[in-house]
Amino acid sequence: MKQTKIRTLLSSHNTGENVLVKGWVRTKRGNKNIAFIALNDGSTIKNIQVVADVSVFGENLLKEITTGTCLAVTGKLVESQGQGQNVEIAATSIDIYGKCDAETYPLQKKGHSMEFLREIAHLRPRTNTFGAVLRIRHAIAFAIHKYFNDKGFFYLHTPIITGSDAEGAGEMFHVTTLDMGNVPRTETGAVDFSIDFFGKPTNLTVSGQLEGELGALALGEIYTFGPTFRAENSNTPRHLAEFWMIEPEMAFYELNDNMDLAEDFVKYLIRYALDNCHDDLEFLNNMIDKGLLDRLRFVTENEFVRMTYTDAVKILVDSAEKWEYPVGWGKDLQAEHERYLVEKHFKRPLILTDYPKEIKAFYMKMNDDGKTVRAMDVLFPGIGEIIGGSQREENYDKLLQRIREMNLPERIYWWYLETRKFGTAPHSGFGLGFERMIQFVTGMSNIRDVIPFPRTPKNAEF
RNA sequence: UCCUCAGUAGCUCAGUUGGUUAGAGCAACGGACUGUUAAUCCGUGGGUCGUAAGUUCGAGUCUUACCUGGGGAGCCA
Repeated sequence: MKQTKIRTLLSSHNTGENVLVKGWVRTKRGNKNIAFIALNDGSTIKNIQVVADVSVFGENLLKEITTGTCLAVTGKLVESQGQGQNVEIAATSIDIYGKCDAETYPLQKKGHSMEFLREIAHLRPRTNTFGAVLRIRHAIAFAIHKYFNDKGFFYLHTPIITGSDAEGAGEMFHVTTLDMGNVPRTETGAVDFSIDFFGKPTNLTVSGQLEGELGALALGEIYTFGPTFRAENSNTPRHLAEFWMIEPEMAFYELNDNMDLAEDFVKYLIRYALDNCHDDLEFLNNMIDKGLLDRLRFVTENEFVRMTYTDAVKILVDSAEKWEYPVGWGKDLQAEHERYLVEKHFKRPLILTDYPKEIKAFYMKMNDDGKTVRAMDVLFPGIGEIIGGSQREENYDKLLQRIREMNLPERIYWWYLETRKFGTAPHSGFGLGFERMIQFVTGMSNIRDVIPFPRTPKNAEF
């Protein structure tokens, strides 16, 4: 007989049908005569109830069925006599694939702390919370590809290993095949990378943007969606050393087009989750974050506020708040400032634009004032900066001037500069932190709990 | 990396001004119960108090260093 997924069975009306399900035991209850086994196969957050007669299966077999045990159950799909579920399986045979020693199995019927579950990341996907998060993570990933594909964007695969530093900022992980116990040296004592695998120093990418621009200046509209690596010693609930990023890059888009796309994109993703992940979101709304569903609906139904950095600074200066960090034009906005604007002043997502050039990356397009650049940051409640983007500087001379002003290694950007020499075009793009998006959609407060196997300082166990 | 809080049973925690035999709830295990819903009820076992040093007659409790984790900050997505 062919296996049926529990998700399918729970919405089935074909009672009387013989079915086969396979999954893991969540709980077992019962008495001398009858056992109730809640079985979950990961297809949905809901379990199917398997009803087993002790007289048919014997106490010995049922004794072996404990929380975590993997089973194959055949039986008849019947209307449930009890409350809490419409259908259940009256078991006719039960095969145990894998027993699960109840004394040492770390997952119990009751809830666990997120901190404890991180220590057993190999088993935590079996919990309701992580099952829900991982299904939603999948759904959003799928929605990202669907959104861009439907709009005619092309998925561009930018390299993971790179010889350039995309923004001149941020520590990078080195990639090498040199013998770390016996590092070759040049005559001057420097590491001799000429005999390394690539013949030069290489790193794991911190962003696919620069290569993404090359794609946009040929294919029109592209996006990247891949892992990104930052060797920063960041210990916060919003940072990972390995995270996934989506970076659309569009020829002929100016900053307003870029903002329109960013807003439409994130609203699409949230709406997709609301439309396709109802059971999981409802669980998270009940167990993790009571305001989750209301917040998701609010974001999809309301326009994001758009305002310049300069106007935002005015609001902050005029407010009665006491700041730990001073506010003033030219200073970068601190977390407390962003939080005030998003959560107290506007109470909705906010897009800030036209930041001072000094606090932004070299590739952003200079405004006519010569002081600000065409940057945009999308700020979300609870998350902070979820998107950072800009219109790119398409003028060769201005771009070169910025590289020199910021003392960046001009030589390694030769191919990037050539795009401005050969048929340059106005273009824009942005980066969305995938895990931060999942945090917002799931209500999970720590980014380590929205990726299966988080990579953070001192943690690469699984 | 900085600030701050924490680390005691499988899990979540309590443990008094330092005091002699370390506590609870849940889980597990044994039993009871004719359909349960995180079942319920009765009972049982379970501890190198994060690691190392120090102070003291005596340290879970005080001191120092280190390790690990949470929260906040910085960096950013």
